[in-house]
Amino acid sequence: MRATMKHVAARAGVSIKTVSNVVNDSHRVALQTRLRVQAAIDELGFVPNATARSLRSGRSGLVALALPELDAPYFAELAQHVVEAARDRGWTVLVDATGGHAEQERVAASGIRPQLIDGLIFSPLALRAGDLPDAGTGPPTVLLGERVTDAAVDLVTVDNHAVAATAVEHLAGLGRRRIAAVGAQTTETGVTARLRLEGYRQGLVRAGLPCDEALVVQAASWHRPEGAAGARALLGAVGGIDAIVCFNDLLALGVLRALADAGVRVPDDVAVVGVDDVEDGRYSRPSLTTVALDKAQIARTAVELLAARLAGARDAPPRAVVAGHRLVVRESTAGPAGATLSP
Amino acid sequence: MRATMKHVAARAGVSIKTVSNVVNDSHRVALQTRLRVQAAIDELGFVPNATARSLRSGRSGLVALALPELDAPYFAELAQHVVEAARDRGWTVLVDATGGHAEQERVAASGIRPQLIDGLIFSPLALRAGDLPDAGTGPPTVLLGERVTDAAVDLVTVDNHAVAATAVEHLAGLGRRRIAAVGAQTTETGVTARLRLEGYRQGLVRAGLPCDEALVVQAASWHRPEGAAGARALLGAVGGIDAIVCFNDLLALGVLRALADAGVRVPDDVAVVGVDDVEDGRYSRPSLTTVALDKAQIARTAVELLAARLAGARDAPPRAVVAGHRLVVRESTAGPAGATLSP
DNA sequence: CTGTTAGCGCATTCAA
DNA sequence: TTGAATGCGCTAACAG
Repeated sequence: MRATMKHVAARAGVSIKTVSNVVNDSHRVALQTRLRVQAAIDELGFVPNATARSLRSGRSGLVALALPELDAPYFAELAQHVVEAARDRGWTVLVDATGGHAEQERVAASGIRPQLIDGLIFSPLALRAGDLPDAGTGPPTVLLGERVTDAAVDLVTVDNHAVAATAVEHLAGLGRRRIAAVGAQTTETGVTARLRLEGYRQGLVRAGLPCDEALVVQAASWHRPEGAAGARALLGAVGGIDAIVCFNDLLALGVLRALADAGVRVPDDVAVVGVDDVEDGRYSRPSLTTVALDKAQIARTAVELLAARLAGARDAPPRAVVAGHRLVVRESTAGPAGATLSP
Repeated sequence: MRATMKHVAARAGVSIKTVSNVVNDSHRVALQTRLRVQAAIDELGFVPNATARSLRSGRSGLVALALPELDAPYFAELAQHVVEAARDRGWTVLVDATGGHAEQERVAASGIRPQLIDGLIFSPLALRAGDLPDAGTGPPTVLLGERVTDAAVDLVTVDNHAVAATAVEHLAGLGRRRIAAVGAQTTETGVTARLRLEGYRQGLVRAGLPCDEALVVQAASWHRPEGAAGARALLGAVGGIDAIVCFNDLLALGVLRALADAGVRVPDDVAVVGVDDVEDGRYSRPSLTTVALDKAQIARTAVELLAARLAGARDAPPRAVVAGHRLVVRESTAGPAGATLSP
């Protein structure tokens, strides 16, 4: 049987409240008493019960992180950053991998373990406006990605339009003329995909290049196999492309592999750019030029927004923060074949 | 203000107990009553408070997963599997990234959010025997990795000795004679590293090859940069190696990159094998031969062991399960340069 | 500075 | 089958 405050109080000959004060460092407790209580705590091996504390105080110190998947490098790195940022605030992270399925996302959004978590950091894939419960119902929520809802929730996003345009601009600047795109999505819910596609198109326009719809390849999900398939499709159906913009690094890594299998040289024949800057791309062959998203900033900001909302204004106007991005040039567009690593 | 059972009871004109019965499907409740209560629940949007339920029942439905890091592919994939296996049991996973630091691991081991989690799945890196609290103190625990403690906890492991020996055997079978190893660790706590090193040596002996200590390279941590550094060290200091066994895939991916940079052809000049079978290795160039660990089985088993312990015998004798491994041959040791993907 | 008294929301005794 | 009372372990008021 676990020791409770009652036991400690009895042992130390004080009241239960005094024990509480010692444990929580609240109020000033006389040194004498404090020492006696501390001794009792140590002897009994008392540890405060987080559940009871949570029930009483209304705070659990738990934040949920709902992501499509943990094993995609981008989300894995993001999760790592969130866990670290949360730890700095004394929070523990509860993770939910939704698989990007609308149903699971709905469950996540309406509050994992109701009333247990203090807040939710949520990166939806399939959810649309209206699918999120009203701000009043669930716990305070910070959305990662696009504003898929009109609910009054905080948001951390990146300028996906500019991200894709940056990639195109870079390629055009290198003299590439036939720039394909891999990762478009037809689904209504692929908001990020849509924005990156628009950015790609605008990049072409700005560079004075034509938009050839035949150069745009769909990818139902943004993983390596789809990237490889996309590259094969481009090689089979279209002639003479000299660059590919991939809507994330995983797609790009699949593209690199398929191009190599087909005997296409990168960057000599075709240049490739990704988005995200996951570690794999720094060690691939060739290493991958990418538009890096500031994952640490995204994570930190999400935690900060949540903290602010918990600290005070529950119904302050929602805030939206745009995290940074920057082009990282590596071998897949520019570097010499045997360049050293750019870590 | 959130609706509670009291509100629902008042609204439905029944007692709290009846509401509880309806919510938990316990006891038989008259259909009439059930419908009335259900209606009240829906109208008020009542959701049972997980914290209160947990305090009362002693069960939270939360299991903690403590890993060194979430952003290494092996752990990311493992975490994904654990989250899925836990979901199948109705559990939610709370993650802790310890960074492999002894202090943080000690915190994790002694129970994240004391009394809040029902169990712990723990993959220690730096912890040694005795660092784990007694079985009685913390929550039921399943250890992933080696038995670093004499505490009576369940264990899921792999035969690391055989894993490394398998890799060597494969290389020797291909006629490789000078087989190096990357990933040895001097630290007392690197139990996995020690076992794989022993397996490597035994593999050499069995193949009738000499053990040359100059061919063994240390790696403080098992990530790509250390792998690349290891390969450079081997190329610089030692001549004429024709194969490298890496103690995990991340090291191997670093090795592949460094070899390419040095103009060494894989597998023609040097063959490379890893351990884990993470997805990156299936798309690297060349694709990576590896000793695949059954991560899904590891995760599933861990969750099952925990479930068994929670279900009944808290002090049943601890069980140890050895998860499977198998050699997956790809281009880095055998395949032709332009082989198709082996997914 | 410390003790007493109430709950937090739920599930579980007991009665009825 | 349902209702009333009790307590899980803790903290927030208020007293003292």
